[in-house]
Amino acid sequence: MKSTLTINSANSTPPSKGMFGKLPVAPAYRVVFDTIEKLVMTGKLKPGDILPTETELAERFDINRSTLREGIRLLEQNGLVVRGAAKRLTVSVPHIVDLTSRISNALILHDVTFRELWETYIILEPALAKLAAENATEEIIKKLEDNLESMIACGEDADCFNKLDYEFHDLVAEAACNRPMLIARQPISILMMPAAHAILPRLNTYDRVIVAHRKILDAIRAHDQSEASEWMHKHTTDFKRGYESLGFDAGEHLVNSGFDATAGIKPQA
Amino acid sequence: MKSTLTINSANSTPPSKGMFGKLPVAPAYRVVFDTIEKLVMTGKLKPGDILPTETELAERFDINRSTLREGIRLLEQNGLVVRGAAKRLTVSVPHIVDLTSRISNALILHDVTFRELWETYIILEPALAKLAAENATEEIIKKLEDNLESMIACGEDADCFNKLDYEFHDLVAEAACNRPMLIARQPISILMMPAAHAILPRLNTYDRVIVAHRKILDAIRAHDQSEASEWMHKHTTDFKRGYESLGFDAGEHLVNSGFDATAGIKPQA
DNA sequence: CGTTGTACAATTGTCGGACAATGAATGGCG
DNA sequence: CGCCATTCATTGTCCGACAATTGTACAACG
Repeated sequence: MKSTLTINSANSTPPSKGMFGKLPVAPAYRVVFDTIEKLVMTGKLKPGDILPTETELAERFDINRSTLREGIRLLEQNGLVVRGAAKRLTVSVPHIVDLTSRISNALILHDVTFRELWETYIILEPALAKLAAENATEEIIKKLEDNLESMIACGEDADCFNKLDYEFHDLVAEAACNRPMLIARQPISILMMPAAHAILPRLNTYDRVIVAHRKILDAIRAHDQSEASEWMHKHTTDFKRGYESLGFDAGEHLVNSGFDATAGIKPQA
Repeated sequence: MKSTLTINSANSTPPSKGMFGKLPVAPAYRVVFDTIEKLVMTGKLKPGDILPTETELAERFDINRSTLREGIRLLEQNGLVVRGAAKRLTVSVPHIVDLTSRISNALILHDVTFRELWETYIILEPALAKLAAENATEEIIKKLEDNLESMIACGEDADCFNKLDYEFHDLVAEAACNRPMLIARQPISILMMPAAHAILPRLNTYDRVIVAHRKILDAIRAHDQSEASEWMHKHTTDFKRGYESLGFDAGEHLVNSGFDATAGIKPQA
């Protein structure tokens, strides 16, 4: 009765050659994952719902607890379940930060080039600024103002400046109230951060950055979409010029560029 | 000797109260994941490398095979390892399709609105068309031409038409040679597919679509970036008008919209 | 020589049972 | 009523085991 799970019924004739593309013989732990994932995706399990205990789940699926656990790990890594305060498994929605850091990792492993990052960044940032001018709430405008003030205050402190610059652009993106674009932007932002850290201090662009940020903030506050977009465009191309003027090659792969591309990822270990 | 893993050395004095915010006592299987992930990310393990067998890995980490397996599942779900033909674990790079379907899932669970999808789509598509005009290879231009011909040939067959329309935009995106943008676009495209399927047949826009596709293709072939971008912009806004003219509300959440948003995801089960 | 078939070894997927540690619940005590 | 100890449930981990599958080595065959 310990038959290593028989999903597909009797295939006496083994498909010997290609053209028979690996028919789906799913291990039990994968079936567990697929099943519960489907339950979540179809809304039969809603975020916040508490799953039964491992022993009970294993009993219901009629598999061993060890096997079930392997399935749970898949769900966990997908962000579909988390261990709630009470250690019980709780249905959840994947947090964006998990997604974005994984996208970053994938891009690194795929040897993404700076050219690609730039092309994307220069599209997304003005678009997000435009949306921010349309959708920004008072609350986030306040945060942007605070950020600008802090940036002026931190003077020549490069670390402080970089951190606030990063935060400013993050806030603008958040202000846009568009999650697909937010998710698209975040990995780019993460991957370019080391570059920004290397470049900004070497250029005397502190003033230019602050002016640009102020213009962008003003435009957002005034709900002037095209102004916000244009200034963000100027701002990013400014940055790109600085990058190129220091002799970096945009065609280079991240891993070869001398920046530690893995430095920024995994903000929450 | 069966001490439930002691990552953090001797804490004889248990931090009884708050202010010591739960120091990271990671379960062993998570440590396995983190360790191997780091090895891959830092290049010490390269894609294609074959990992030792489970028993050997378990011995090296000095943990039980069951525990190790749970760690393996995390890696597997992350796309960092796959079971190669020989069943041995092989280091790999996460495939974009895995990423994009997870992003789609996440967006669905986050109740993304059509407004957000539209805003993003209308930004990305023209930008990708522009890049395609810059970077498209002869090979992919050929594919686009084939696609256009097929579309003309399939006449009033709505299913055929939709499929080819989807494929056309996919090809344009691929022609752009920009993976970050490709990854950003794919989930949007997947999530909007059901809408497209519902809308296109109800509008007599077959001709308009074909004209637009031809203009875009011509522009790409001629490396005319602004023309490609502009026609793609017209094309997408055209689609949006059709969408709105049928009385759909862009502010609606996907799950409430009547489209089966989960239909398109998981292309490879 | 290449192909086919077979026996053997290695490896994975699965199982059952077990226990320490940890947090939750409960009930007694001041 | 609030605080503390005990009980209990649950997870993380371990051990040992086995069927099924697959790789490999080698023999038989054309």
